[in-house]
Amino acid sequence: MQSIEGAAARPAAPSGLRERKKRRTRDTLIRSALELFSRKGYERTTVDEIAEAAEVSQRTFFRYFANKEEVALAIQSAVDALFLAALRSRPAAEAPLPALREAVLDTWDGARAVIEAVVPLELHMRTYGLIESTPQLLAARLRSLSEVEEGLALEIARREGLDPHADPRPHVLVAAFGGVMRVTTRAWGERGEGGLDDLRELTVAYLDQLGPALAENWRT
Amino acid sequence: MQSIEGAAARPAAPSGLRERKKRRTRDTLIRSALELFSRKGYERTTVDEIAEAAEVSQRTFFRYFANKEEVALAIQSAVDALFLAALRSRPAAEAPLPALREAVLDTWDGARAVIEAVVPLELHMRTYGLIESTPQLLAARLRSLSEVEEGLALEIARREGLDPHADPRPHVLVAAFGGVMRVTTRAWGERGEGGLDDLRELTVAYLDQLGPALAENWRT
DNA sequence: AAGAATTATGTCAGTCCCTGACAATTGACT
DNA sequence: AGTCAATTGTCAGGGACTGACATAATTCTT
Repeated sequence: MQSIEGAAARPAAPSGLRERKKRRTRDTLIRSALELFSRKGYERTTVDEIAEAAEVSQRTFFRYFANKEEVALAIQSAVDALFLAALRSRPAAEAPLPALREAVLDTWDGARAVIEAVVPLELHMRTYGLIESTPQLLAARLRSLSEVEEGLALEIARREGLDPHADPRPHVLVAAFGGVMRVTTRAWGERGEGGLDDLRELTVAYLDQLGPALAENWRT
Repeated sequence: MQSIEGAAARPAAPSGLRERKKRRTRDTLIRSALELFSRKGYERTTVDEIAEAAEVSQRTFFRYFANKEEVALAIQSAVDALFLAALRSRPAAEAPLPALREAVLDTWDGARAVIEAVVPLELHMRTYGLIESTPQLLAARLRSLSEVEEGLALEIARREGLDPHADPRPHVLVAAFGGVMRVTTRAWGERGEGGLDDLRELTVAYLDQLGPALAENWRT
């Protein structure tokens, strides 16, 4: 095994037997892990248990995932990749903020399929709360998001024909946008688990508050 | 030892010999740790080495810090506490965004003293790059920042007489603001280590880009 | 279709982070 | 001085991870 594709980039499938098997193992590991996490909590689940549930050795687990956090966040990372792809396919004429906004909404629409290819939707939904309530996972998730944001900033800069090193606006915009998205998903998670449709709605509502929140006077 | 005060809340000093000794031990651990991290890198430094450098047992180290990350971020947490305090002492009449803006600037001004009470300023400065280049530390730092942001949001809500659970603006504003601050300190760190004055300058510059970055049209 | 070359997996040993339990020491208080 | 409480050290152990090497499974070659 020279390189296992991150959850992020899943190539079109060169699909020999070998590749199919690896994918199956990987998906099984994710499913086993999420089920155990959901049942016993993240910290009280050991990697040995996950490996055993997926019928591989602990060593193999670590060949698929760099650490315990990575398996917990695997699906999230796949959705992140979707988001980045969505932004790349927004029309070039669109202004930066609208492009980001529409890209997230596109993502929520397309996420279902990506998720259900690996785990039951409901199991994935439960991981949002798990992440939020597990310090180590939240930390890993935030770091992962900061990488996504870097990618978004570069893409925005490219769209606008700017040098992201010279003009701070791409990074500033994406940082503000990313902050609002985090707050949105957190609020959504706290509202006791609505579906992807509710998330979509909240996203719109929160993004619409960005302008007003920056305004000088909040008493309107 | 019933409770060690987090770096955050450092009480006025009831100062018996016992308290003074604890403080000295804590500061020594921080200094030893940062020196080792700076010299050998975070991951290649073991807790045993830190403990030995500070002349305490490994077990004692873990009574002062919940984990290795915490000692690396101890000073940052102290500065965070300064920030929160700075916001609380902004005049009530000030609008939310200006209050946050002035609070950071006040913080950068007052930080020097807090830092130098524990470690040489230059040693602290080097930790910014360390955090940025150490995945585990960056993750922990981002998580820590998200807690700070929650505190800021609650304070903004209080100032404005709002229920933060009902009105999303406090959280949205703080998330956007926090995002920009992260980008700012990162850019500052990458510009090969200027001083606190440069950081202050960059803060102003980046915050001033927030409005323009959200604008529809970037071509002005 | 059989063997050679790759690649994936398992086993083992070891390091490091972190924790609970208990004993020993040290400062506080009368 | 003597008691009480808080701090520290020692020890044993669990769990995340890694490097090294052997084994087994695919793929490639002829």
